[in-house]
Amino acid sequence: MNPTIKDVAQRAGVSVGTVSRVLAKNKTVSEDIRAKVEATIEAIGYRPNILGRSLRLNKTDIIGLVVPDITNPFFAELAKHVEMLASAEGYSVLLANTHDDPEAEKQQIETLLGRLPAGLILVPVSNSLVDGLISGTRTVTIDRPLSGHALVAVDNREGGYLAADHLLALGHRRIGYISGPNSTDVSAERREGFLRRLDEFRETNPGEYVAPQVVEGHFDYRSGEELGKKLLTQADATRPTAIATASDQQAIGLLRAAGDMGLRVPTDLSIVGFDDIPLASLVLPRLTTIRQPIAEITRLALEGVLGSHALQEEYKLRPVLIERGSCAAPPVP
Amino acid sequence: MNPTIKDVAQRAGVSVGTVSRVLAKNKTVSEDIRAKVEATIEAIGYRPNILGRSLRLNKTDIIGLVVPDITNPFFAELAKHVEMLASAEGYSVLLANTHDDPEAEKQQIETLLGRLPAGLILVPVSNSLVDGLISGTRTVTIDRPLSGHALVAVDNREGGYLAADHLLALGHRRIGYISGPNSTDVSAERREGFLRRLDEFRETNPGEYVAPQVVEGHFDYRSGEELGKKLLTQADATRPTAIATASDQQAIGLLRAAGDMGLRVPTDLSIVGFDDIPLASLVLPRLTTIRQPIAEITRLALEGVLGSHALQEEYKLRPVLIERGSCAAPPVP
DNA sequence: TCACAATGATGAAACGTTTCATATTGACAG
DNA sequence: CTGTCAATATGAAACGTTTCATCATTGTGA
Repeated sequence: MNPTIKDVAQRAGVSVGTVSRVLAKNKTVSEDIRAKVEATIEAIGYRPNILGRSLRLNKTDIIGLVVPDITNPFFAELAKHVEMLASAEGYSVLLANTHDDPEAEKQQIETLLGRLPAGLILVPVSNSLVDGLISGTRTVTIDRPLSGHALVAVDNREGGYLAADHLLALGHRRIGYISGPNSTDVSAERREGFLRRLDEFRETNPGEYVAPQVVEGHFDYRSGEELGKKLLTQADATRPTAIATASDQQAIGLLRAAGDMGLRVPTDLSIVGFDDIPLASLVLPRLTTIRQPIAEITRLALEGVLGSHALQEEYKLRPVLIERGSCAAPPVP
Repeated sequence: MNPTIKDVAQRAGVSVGTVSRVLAKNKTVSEDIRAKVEATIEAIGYRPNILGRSLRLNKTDIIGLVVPDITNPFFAELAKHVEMLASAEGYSVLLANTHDDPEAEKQQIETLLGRLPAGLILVPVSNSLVDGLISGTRTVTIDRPLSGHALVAVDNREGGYLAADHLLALGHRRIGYISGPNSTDVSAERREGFLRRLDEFRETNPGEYVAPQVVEGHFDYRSGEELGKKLLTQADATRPTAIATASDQQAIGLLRAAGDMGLRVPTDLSIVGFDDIPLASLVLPRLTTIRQPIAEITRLALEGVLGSHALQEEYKLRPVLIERGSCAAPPVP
């Protein structure tokens, strides 16, 4: 069995309270006793039992991280950042996947809560089932809002707006949009920003406007590929010359679809993604995309969970357009 | 404050011991008391405090998962599977990244161990620092061995062998190999299997043999791209017509490099990857690769950690060649 | 009717901490 | 020499469980 604080006390000839006090650096202990205790701790290799401490203090140094799917590169990146910052502060990260299933999400959050985490970082799937479930645990929400908790997110409208703006500036008029699930706010907001820029354009250029073609699916590769096919199998005259997507994964799926159909990117088709996952700069052509400031998101989230004062209600961080090789002027007809 | 077992006992008019016994399903309690207790539990919304239980039992229902980098799609996939199986059994997963840094690995394992996990699933980076660190915690190692602990891994030699075999069968003779870091066994084994098949070929076909070109780097995209460039910037007569890699990430980087240099895959260059990450079937062309049976790996690992009897020393699972679109016969000169 | 076994409930101890009220010590002022 | 005060150490309680030795209450057979 591991040595306990009692063993240390006994061996050092002091009381357990005293040992506890030398462990808590900032308490007042005489120098010689502190030295002696530290020596015995070293000698018998004592490591405080975290369970005892947690029970006594009624809190742990664990941070719960709930994401829809760790396999999604964006969430993997998020998890990595969270884990890095958390472990630098002496916290550990408990990981849970919801698989976009509200029922599973509820379940996961409940068991996480049962472990009395110091805080919760949550990318919510649904509001209905989780609403009111969390109380007394510092929680910040990423990407999607949950009433009663701070939200840290990229400004999705702005992101969509930037994508549309870029495409219009290049001269595209027939523009497609591959959206995420309509049920999610993230998705709705990105699309909304995108469409808003087009509306603005219509107002200033009444003659040129062509209605965007919007299709809806999931955020994953496969959806991008399928919806891409759908969008692209049209006569040259109506087929979009540019498509914006709600995620890089969709964009990469779309890239594939375009390739399958013999369309060259960016010559025949311009594509702009969303997120800027690591892979975005490694596909062929490199993907022009809307970058989420993920380090900043993580920093804020952890501050909200661990920091001394609560976060403000909502942070909307500015996305930035990363120009790479997947966009060009539309082909001349 | 949350209700405790004491509150339940008091409200139900029984002792805490009794409540505890109804909580432990398999204990003997009279029917009426069980009903009454369960009713009050329901009524006041009691949820057992896991810390109290863990302290008493001196063990938790947490599984530690230590990977080099959760951002690597293979490990993300692994994490997802681990989390799924673990949570089905009522366990939670504590995630730690080592960033391929032995020092960080040691640190991470130590703090994880301090949390008294029920088990540890570990993809080790180094042996030296971690050796002997873990005792008394059920541990299984994935991918790379660690003395004293069970290992579950794909048969890397077999994998390398399969790749070489496939390429040879297609008629390739000038074959390149992009290896992972020489310091890792995984990498060494894959390369070894690959080279072994070539050696065999040389023995049976003495005239035809051309020495393979092997380069070494990391398992990531970037390395694949850089090493790919290095391998491909040669006169047509010596440039490999096929390259096998030690990871799909490398293969995808290589795909990019080839594209940048105007080489078409598979017409001008055949590529075979390793792992079969989700993305492998979504790049253009779809990647022919050596699949790791990741579900099986996870299943075994969890069995080793949670199961009733220890795992045997070492499991080497069979990889399988997944033929897709990145390989073809070599171009006729 | 009585002894005894079987069944089921109880109370207390224990897990390893932290903290708080109390005790001890020494120095110093009066 | 006594009383006070500061500084520091002690002991015990408390956190929420589980378990084990007891104890109480039945039912059974003679």
